[in-house]
Amino acid sequence: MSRAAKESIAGELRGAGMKPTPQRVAIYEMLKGTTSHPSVEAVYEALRHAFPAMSLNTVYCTLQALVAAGLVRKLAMRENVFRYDANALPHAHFVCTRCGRVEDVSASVDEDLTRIEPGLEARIPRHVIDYEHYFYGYCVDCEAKLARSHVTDACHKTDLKKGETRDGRAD
Amino acid sequence: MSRAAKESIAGELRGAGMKPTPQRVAIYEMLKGTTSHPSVEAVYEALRHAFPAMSLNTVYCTLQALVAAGLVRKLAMRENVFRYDANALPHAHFVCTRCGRVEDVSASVDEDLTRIEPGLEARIPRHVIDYEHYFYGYCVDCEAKLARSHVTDACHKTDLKKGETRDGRAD
DNA sequence: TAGGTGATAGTAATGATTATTGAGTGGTAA
DNA sequence: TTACCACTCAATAATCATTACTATCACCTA
Repeated sequence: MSRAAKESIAGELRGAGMKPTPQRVAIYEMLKGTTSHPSVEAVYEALRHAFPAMSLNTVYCTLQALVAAGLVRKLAMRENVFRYDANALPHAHFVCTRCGRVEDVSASVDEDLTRIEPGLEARIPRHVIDYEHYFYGYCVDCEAKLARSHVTDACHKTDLKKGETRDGRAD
Repeated sequence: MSRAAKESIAGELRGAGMKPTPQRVAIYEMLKGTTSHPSVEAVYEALRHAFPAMSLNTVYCTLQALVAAGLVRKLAMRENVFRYDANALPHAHFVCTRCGRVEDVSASVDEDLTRIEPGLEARIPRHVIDYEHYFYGYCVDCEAKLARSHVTDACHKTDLKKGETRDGRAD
C-alpha cells in the first residue's frame, strides 16, 4: 500500500483519538484490504511476518480499540470466534453454516434493509444505535457437499471426526 | 406445567427424532416458558433444583441436539456466550450493549422483515436457509446510566480506576 | 435374559478472550 | 538536559465457555 494510503489510515486513527502506531496502522490497513472478515487469530497470522514481535494480545487490544472508536465492526455469528470488519456501516452478511465463510451480500440488499430500518426502529421502543443482519446457508463450495450431510447429535458426532472432518475451513 | 403440556413437549421431541428424556423435556420446556433467551449456564442453573444430578454437559448436548433438530435457535451476539431461544422461527432481537439483555422486538417488525426477505434472498446468490436480525442499543434500564459512560480502551481501563486520569478527555 | 443403541454424568482438555504487570516511547515543562 | 506523565506494547497468567472423552446407565427388542 502506498505511503499516502498509509498516511490516510493514520489520519483516520488520529481522528478517532487513537495514536497511529505501526501495529495499529497495519491491523486497520489489513482489515480494510480484505473481504474475508478475519478473526483475531487470522489478523495475527497475516501480520506475523511483518511484525514478528507483535503479540496476539496487541491484536486483541487494537481490535477492541478500533471497535470502540467506531472504525471497525465486531461480527458475532454461530461460531465461537468473533470476526472483524473494517466496514463500520451496518450491512448484511451471508454466513456459510458449513465452512464458516462470511461474505458481504450485494449492496442492493443493504439498501433495501436500510430503507425499511427507520420504520422498524420507530416500533422498537428502545434507543437503537446499531443493527446487524445475518443470512445463513451454504456457500457455493459447500452446496455440493450438502447431499450427504445429516442431522446428528453433536455429542456423538464421532463418525465425523476421523475421515469426514466437517472441513472447517474459514478461508 | 400440566401433564398434557409436558406430553406435548415430549411429542415435539419425538417428532424431531429425539428421545424425550426427562432432562430434555425439562430443558425444552424451560426454554419455551421464558422470554429471557438464556445461556447454557442459565438453563443449567434454572434446572439445578429439579435435576440435581444433571451435568452441565447434558445441557450443552441437549441444546445442541435441539438446535440440530430445528426446535431451538442459537443466538450469537457480541458477548462471548451463546443464548438459546425456543422460538425457532427467524425473528429479530434487540440486544442491550450495556447489560446484555436480549429481547424480542415487536411482531410487526418481524412481519416487515419477513415481507422483504424473499426479495433479499433472491439477490443473494446462495442457498439461504435461515436469517437473523439484531438491533443493538440501550434498554430502558440502562438508558439512564448512559450519561456517564465513555469509551475506553479495554486493555488499559485498570489505570483509570484509581487515578481517574482520563476524566476531561473526550476520547 | 442378553445385546444393542443412545443418553447422561463426570471430568479432562481445548481454545478464545481478558487481566496483569513491567518495560518502552514520545511529549512536555521546569 | 532531566524529570515526569500518559500512553502503548509484549509477555504471561488467569479465566471461562465450550468441546471431547469415557464409563455408566436406561430403554428397547429379540
